[in-house]
Amino acid sequence: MGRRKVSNPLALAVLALLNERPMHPYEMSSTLRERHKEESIKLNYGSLYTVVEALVRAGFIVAARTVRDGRRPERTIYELTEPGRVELYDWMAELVGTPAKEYTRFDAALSLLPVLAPGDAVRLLADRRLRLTAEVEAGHAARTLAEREGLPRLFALEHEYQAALRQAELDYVERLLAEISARTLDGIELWELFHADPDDPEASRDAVTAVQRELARGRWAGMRAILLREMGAHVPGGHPRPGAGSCPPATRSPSDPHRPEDPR
Amino acid sequence: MGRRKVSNPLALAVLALLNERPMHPYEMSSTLRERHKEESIKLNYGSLYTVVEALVRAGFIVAARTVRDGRRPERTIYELTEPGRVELYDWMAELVGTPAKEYTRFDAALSLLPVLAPGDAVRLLADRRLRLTAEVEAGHAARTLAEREGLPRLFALEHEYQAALRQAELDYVERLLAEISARTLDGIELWELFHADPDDPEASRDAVTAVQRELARGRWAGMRAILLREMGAHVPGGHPRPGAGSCPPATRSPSDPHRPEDPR
DNA sequence: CTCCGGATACTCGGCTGCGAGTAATTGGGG
DNA sequence: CCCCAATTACTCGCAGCCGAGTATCCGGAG
Repeated sequence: MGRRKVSNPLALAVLALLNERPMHPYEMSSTLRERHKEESIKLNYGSLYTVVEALVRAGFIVAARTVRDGRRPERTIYELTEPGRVELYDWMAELVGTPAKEYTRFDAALSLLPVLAPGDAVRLLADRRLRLTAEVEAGHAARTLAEREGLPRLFALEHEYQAALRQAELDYVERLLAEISARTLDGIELWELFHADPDDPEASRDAVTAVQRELARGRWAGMRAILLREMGAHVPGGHPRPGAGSCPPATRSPSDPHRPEDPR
Repeated sequence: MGRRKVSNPLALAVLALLNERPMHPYEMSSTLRERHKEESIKLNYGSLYTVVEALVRAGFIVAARTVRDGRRPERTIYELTEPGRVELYDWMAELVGTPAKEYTRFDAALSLLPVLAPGDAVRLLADRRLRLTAEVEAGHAARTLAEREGLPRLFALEHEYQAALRQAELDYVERLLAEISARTLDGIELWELFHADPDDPEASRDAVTAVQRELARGRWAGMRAILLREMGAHVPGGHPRPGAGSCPPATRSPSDPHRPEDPR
């Protein structure tokens, strides 16, 4: 568990629902679904029952009673306790008041983007742009529909927010795409060189001189050590400062056999 | 596991590193750290070794050899296999090309925002704005520093992206804050009424008439059923359409004892 | 009256993720 | 030359998460 005794966001939803009225787990799940909350809070049965049990253990909710309809399986109805109510408010306060670091997949992908060849990156980013555009439009449509049905914005804030983020992502992808295509992105020569055909002697020579020019300008101190290993060359002047390095791109094409590790 | 045989993004980082050159796990972790990739790819030792083992099982990497320095524990050096290289490219293509749904905590919090009283929400959102502003500034400073050190933007794309998203979040929070404060947010009267003192007879009367006015306008069809249960009143005209509902706010103040469940 | 699809209401086993714990080694200050 | 802190390099066990599976019931078509 993290700081909270029960850290799954689904638990927060359970607390919020039980703050409305007592319920049994399946009703929680169907209510969340009905209200489209499963779009912002990941819901699945396994987790739901695990989380309910954990909340009971933590004393945030209690089984109020069990009912049975005909020969259906018994349903246990839970209700919020006073500590549970406190936890609900405290947790909400934390989530709303303090931005938290989130690890998204696109972050991961961007941080490793240099492993792809620039051309591939452009194609794929264009793909993403297309799909994002479609999502943005779908979002507009959904909001229009909801408005027509009279759903006040208050109850769809999370979708508004998601729409804003998607738009920002789209904008960023478009900027990036433009800069790569126009070859104005700082570092693109290095990127291209790292993906140049290693059997082409001219490209290899270019790579070495380009890298040396970069280093002569004192650019990217942390890269020095990495480049030394990568290129088997020796560049004088200074040791790598810790914390100055970043992602070195992939240097080998798939067909290129790996070279032996650098001596230590 | 998801679609991938190994789905942890850390596995992607491992593949990317081994695409550069063979390494042992600890070196992977220190390299990721050195390059600041732990800021966009969650890294911890437990997961790293689990993931490496899983990649071996999947045939994406193999133990090339083991070395021992003096009396240190043996280090196993891994290298990428051809299927591993394919997986790396395929996975990157998926991540870059296709936007994926992410569940963030703030999404969850926003989707449950009505459980907080409007006043509390305003205070907390103002808090968030403050911290976000600080983060945005820290981001600028970091970029300036990196620039001075000569780190090409290409190797800090993920930070650029995160900065763009943070800015978008800040903008959204400011819009929302303004709208709540100015009471122009659609649905705010309902929100206030749901948090009105239930012992104040005037407020309660207001609540009923407000809700009935909403319903008379045909607003928020899906809310109908919820309100019926919540208020114990009966409003004629139509059953709730599935998929039209959203989040009903909390109706009880913490001191208010719960009422018995509605009869079925 | 009977069949079938969809809703209801969970259960279960396995795997992943995590972070605290461990233990040896190196380096630098006194 | 010795000691302590930091670094190197993992190990371990448990909790949580997941999603496929199960079993029952209801309502409408034929």
